[in-house]
Amino acid sequence: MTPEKRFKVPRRPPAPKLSISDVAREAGVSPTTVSHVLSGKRPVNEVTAARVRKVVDRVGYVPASLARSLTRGSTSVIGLLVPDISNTFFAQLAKGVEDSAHDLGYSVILCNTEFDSDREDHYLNLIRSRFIDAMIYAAGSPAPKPRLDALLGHFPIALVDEQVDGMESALTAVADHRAGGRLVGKHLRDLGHTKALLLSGPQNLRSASERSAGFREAFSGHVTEVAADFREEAAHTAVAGLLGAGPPQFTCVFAANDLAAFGVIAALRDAGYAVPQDVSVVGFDDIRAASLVHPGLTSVRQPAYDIGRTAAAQLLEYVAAGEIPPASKHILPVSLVVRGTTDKPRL
Amino acid sequence: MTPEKRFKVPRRPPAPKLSISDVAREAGVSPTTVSHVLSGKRPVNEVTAARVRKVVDRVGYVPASLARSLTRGSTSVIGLLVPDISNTFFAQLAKGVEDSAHDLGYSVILCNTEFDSDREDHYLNLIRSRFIDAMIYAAGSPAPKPRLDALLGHFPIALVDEQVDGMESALTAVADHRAGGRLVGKHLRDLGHTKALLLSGPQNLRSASERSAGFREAFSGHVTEVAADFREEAAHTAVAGLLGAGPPQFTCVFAANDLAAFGVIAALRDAGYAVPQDVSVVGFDDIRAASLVHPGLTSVRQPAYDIGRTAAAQLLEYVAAGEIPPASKHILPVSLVVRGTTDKPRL
DNA sequence: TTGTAAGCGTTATCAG
DNA sequence: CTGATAACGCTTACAA
Repeated sequence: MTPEKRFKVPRRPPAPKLSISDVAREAGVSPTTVSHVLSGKRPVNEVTAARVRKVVDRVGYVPASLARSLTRGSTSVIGLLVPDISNTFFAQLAKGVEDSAHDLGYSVILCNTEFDSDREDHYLNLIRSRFIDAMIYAAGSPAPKPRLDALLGHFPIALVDEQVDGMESALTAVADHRAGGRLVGKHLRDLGHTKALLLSGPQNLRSASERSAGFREAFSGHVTEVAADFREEAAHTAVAGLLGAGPPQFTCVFAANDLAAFGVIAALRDAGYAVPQDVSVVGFDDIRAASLVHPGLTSVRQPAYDIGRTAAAQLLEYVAAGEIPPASKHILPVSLVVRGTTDKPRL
Repeated sequence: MTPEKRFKVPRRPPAPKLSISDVAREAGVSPTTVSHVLSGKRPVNEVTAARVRKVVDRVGYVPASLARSLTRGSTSVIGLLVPDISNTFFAQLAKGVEDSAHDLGYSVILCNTEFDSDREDHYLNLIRSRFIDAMIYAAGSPAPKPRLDALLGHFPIALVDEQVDGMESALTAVADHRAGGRLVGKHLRDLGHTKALLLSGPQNLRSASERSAGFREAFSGHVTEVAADFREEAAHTAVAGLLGAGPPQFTCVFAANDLAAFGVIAALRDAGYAVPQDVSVVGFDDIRAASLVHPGLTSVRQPAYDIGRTAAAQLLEYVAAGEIPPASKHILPVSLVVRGTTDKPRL
């Protein structure tokens, strides 16, 4: 819209850094009084207070949070450690954490580890350097974490998403994977299926084994179990192998997660089977693609945001009180989203 | 595997907080010497140094970064401000930022704004409180930001993803949206298409208007342009409307982004048209769903990770040197990912 | 109601 | 090669 480039506006010189004493001098009071006007921790004469506030506004004074933290002994910063922030699940979880933290006056340091233990150690050192007040830890695997374990009784930590062996005494927030498995089992059973393929995920992950267990609890028919991992290709390969051996011995598939489910669907399509007419397919996670494909993928929605939000809210409650959180386990509800990939078995 | 729950291991009492003077006393030297052994900023007798290091290791001393920051006047923390971290694009961008920052010894504070200006102000105050050394700012809209603008000459800021009106003098890293549009235009033209529907995104976004402009540059045929936004439903509605008015006046569609493209595909399917046989469809972003659907969605991949990584690397170079970054614009390359939704027009 | 002074844990300056 | 001392900017006894 502008016909020509505006001339470069000369910038004001960088505002000189102001300290509490500058404000005090300007207002004709002591730094103590300024501090108290700002914090409200002791009564100040209304007239004096007004004068101080006026100066504060005029010069645009903002207390240096570092100095404050140094005296208080805490920073109002928490760490959020995740294996991969670009993974939608962790990104949603991060949003939940950030929301809670922001509401309670905390900032969040993002610690992305890529499953690299050096990097993880680096971030755990933020604790030792007293730069953070608490840590939310998404392990990504149940492998014991000695470094973390050593902190457990001394430092506020919340475990999210995946439980860690030997750390049962931590504040924990996880999805109800078992209930999710049950929902799927019941849904398929109710549709009339009696022969299922259970494409289970990495069984060292408690989340994955819980899903499988829940499914078996609720699905009363015959279950063929094949282990795979969470990747599309692995699922594709596994199912292609089964189909190559002859007509399928199942009318429905519960895949370890949505990605695997997409691999299953592709394998079925490649082999000439229609979904859901010939085979019903269910995933887990309810990633966005589940609702974008046609037919939509029936899946179990994980409360990633709620996990983050709950964990942070719980954890910070204790932090604010100066306590180490006691053992507690928050199991958040999941829900089944029924879409087009599941239907009655063909007679 | 364990037959019964292990007995609760009694936790060691919380390690008493150690200061540099504790270490100094223990090692029989002055705090100054300990500081120098650790920083290497001045030569220390090798014997003394060894003794100090031994004490440091034994008691597990880690310097308090707050106190250090207070004297240095900088924190080695940067802010990353995004409208929505649960959006895959910003999550990938965040990963790039975190990677760069980590490599260069910085930590990242996650500032999620939800487009809320109070929240944005809150995070911009981290700057005023001298808690962060620099800021990476993903605006999400080109609306002028007075608060931000005032900082531009004084404080290291990088603008990413979307340019902001009036802030041309900032360090900027964006995707080459125009080239992306051109790639799409050329691809469809090369396939033989001569009548296109351009479903353009919010035209106040420079990214969206650049995509449209690039497309028009490269696609030589007739273009019908309809404005929509980035949501699936809006695209669905817009295309459904056009199709309801009679047979389509186009053989291909360039949607504002992948989400819109999915809306387009659904609308075409609902109206009985096949993709790509009757109409070719192209999106923008290359979200994961693009590769999961069948047929796969042809799309333009945005280098979200690289944008974050580049912006952070550039910005921190100046921060480390104690300088304000000069105006510079980094335009990162995009690429066309051809999948199943594009084909020759039917004769 | 207000102020003085000590202290938080470092690092930089200046002496020795 | 090493150490005392004064900052950094705030909070909080303790005093008045």
